[in-house]
Amino acid sequence: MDFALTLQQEVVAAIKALYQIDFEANKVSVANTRKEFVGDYTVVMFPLVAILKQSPKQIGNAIGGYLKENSSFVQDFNVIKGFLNLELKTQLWADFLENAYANDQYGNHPKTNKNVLLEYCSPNTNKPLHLGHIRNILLGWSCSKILEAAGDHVIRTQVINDRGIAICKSMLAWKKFANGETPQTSGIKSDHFVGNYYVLFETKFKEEYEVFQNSSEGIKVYETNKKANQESDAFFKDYKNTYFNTYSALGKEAREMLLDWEKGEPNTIALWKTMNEWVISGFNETHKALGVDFHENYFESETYLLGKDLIEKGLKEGIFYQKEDTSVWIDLTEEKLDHKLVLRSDGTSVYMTQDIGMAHIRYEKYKMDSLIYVVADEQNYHFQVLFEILKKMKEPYAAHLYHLAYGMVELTTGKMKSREGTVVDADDLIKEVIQEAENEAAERGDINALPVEAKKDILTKIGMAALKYHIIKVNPKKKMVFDPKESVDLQGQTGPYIQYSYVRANGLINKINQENWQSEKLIPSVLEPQEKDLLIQLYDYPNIIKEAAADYDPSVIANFTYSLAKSYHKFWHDLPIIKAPTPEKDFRIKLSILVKHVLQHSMDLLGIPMPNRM
RNA sequence: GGUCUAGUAGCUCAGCUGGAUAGAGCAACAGAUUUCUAAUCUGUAGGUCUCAGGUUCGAAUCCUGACUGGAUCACCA
Repeated sequence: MDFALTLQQEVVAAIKALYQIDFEANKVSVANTRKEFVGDYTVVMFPLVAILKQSPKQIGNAIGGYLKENSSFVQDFNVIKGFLNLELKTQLWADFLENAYANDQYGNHPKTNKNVLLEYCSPNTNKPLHLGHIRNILLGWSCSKILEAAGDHVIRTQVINDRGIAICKSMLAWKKFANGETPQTSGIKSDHFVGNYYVLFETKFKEEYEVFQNSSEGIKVYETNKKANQESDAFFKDYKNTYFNTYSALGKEAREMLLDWEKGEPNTIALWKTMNEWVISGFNETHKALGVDFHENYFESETYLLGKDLIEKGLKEGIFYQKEDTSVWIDLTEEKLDHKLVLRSDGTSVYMTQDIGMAHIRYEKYKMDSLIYVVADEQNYHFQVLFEILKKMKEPYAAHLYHLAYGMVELTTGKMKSREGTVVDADDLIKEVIQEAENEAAERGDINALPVEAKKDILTKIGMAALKYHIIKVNPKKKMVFDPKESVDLQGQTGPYIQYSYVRANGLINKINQENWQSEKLIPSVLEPQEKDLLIQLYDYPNIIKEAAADYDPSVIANFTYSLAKSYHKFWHDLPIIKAPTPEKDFRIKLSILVKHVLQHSMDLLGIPMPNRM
C-alpha cells in the first residue's frame, strides 16, 4: 500500500461521487504537505477548476468533506488557497511504524533478478590516486549499493590501465636514477614511490627540453615552425609532444621501452611487473581506506588487443567500412555523431576497439542485463559512440548501457593539473580528515577514555564520513568545487552531523534495553509535528531508494539522510522520549529504533559506516 | 566553429517529471545546557533563481534566443 497512490484513487472516487465526472488519476497531483501547513499530503485543486466550474476552495471543501466522511484513510482536512491538505488517520501511521521498526530489512526491495555490471575507478599505474579518483570511487561504490538495495545483482569491476607510455616513463626513470631503491628500502607507500619516478622523469625531461630550446638546433626549429608573432615560450609549450617524439633522447628511450614491452623483452617485462605490483598494492591500501572493493579487475595489458575479431565480423556484416588505406571506420552521421575509427590502417586497435571487446567478454562471462560505466564527463563523446556501436552490433545488453558521467572536481584555486602540482592526493586527504576528527575529539574529550583501538576506529569513521559525505552529496552530473577546509567540517550539513544523530538514537536504545523495555502497542492520541515529520520521511525511504537507483544518483540519498538526521535532532531537542508518558514513550522509542535503522542503512548506501558513540 | 553541459544568498549546494511565501549548510550576529551526549537546537540578516521573450490558471522548473563558464570534436588513452 502506498499512501499517496491510495489518496490519488480516493480523490478520483470522490470526484466521481460528487460530480459524476471521470477524472484521470495521474492528473491528480498528490505531494507531501509542506512543513508550514497542517496535513500529511496535499492535493492541488487548480486542474479541476476549469472542468468543474467552481472555485478551488469550493472543490477542496467538497472533496475534503467527502473523504473525511467516506475514506478510511482521512482523519481531517483543510483548504488553503487551491490546496487541499489531508491528514491521515493516526492509526495508519501507528500501523506503519509497528511493522517497520521491527523489520531489519526495511528499505531493501525484493530481488529483481537483474544482473548489472558496473565499472568504476580506472586508474593508470604510473601515479597514485587523487581526488578525482575519490569522486569516481565513491560514486561507483554508492551506486552499486543503491542498485543492490533496489533489488539488482551488481558485479563491481575495475579496469587498470597498466600499459603504455606513462608507465614506461616511471620505469625508465627508476632504471636510470633509482640505484635499486624500492618502496621497502625507502619506506614510501608503494604507489607514491612509483609516482615519484614519474615526476622525476618529467623533471629530467623538462631539463633536457630546456637545454634543447637554447641550442642552435632548438632555435632553428622555433624559427622555421613558429606561427606569426608567436613567442618562443608559447611555441615550445605547443611543441612539447612533438619534441618528445622526435628530438628527445629520453623520449626515444621511453618509446623503445614500450616497443620492448610489446615484444615481450624479459627484462622490461620483469621491471614492468615489479612496478605495477607496487602501484597496485598501493591502490589496494587506498581502496581499503575508502572501504570499497571489486569483484574483478581487468588489466589493460591483457585486454588491449581485444575486439579486433568483432570488428572483422562487423565489417563483413556491413556495420563498419574500410577505407583505401585499410583502416576501418563506422559511420554514425545518422546518429548525429560522425565517422569514427575502430581499426588503424596498420591493423592495430584503438581505445574504442578495446572497449567493444571488453564489453563482449564481460557479457560472455556474466550475461549482464545492463552495463554501467562510471567515468568523468570529459569522455561523454566516447561513450555515446561506444554505445551506438554496441547497438549496431546488436549486443544483447545494448539497450541498457549507461554512462554515469560525473563532473570534474575543481579546487577553489582552479582546476587540478598534475603538471602544475595542484593535484590533491587521495592518501594525504584521508590522513588530513582523520587528523581533523582527532583534533576536534580531543577538544571535546567525550571519547578520551576509550582504548586506543576503539578511539582510532571512531575517529576514522568520523573523518571519512566528513570527506565522503562532502563529495557524495553533490549531484554527480555537476562539476564540483572542492574546498579542503569544508571537507573536514564536522558541523552542519556533514557526515558527522548525521553520525551524531545516529549516535544519539543508539545511546537511547542502549539505555532502554538496559531497562528491559517492552513494546506496549499503545498509540498516542495526537502525533506531534516533529513525530509526523519523521514518519513521513521514514515512510518515503523505499521510494527514495528507487528514485536514486533509477537516476543512478547517490546525492538523492545523501540529501534524504541529512534531512532525516536534522528532523531527528529537532525531535530529540523538542520532545522527551524516555521521560514521556507511556503511549508517547513507546511510540517515540519505536520511532527512534526505525530512525536509527534508516540512518545506518542509508549511510551504508553512501559507503559511510556509523560509529556507536562519538 | 559543431555537439554536449551548467548558471539559484558572499561561499558550497538542494529544489528542476510545472503548484502555496525559492530552501539548507558555511561564514556574520544574538540566544538556549540542573534534562535521553550542545559534533545539537532557536532566532536575525542575506535573492532581479544570468538576461529577454514564449507556453500555462500557475514557471527557478518546460520551449526559443542571447550572455557567461566548462567539456569534447586525433590512425591518443
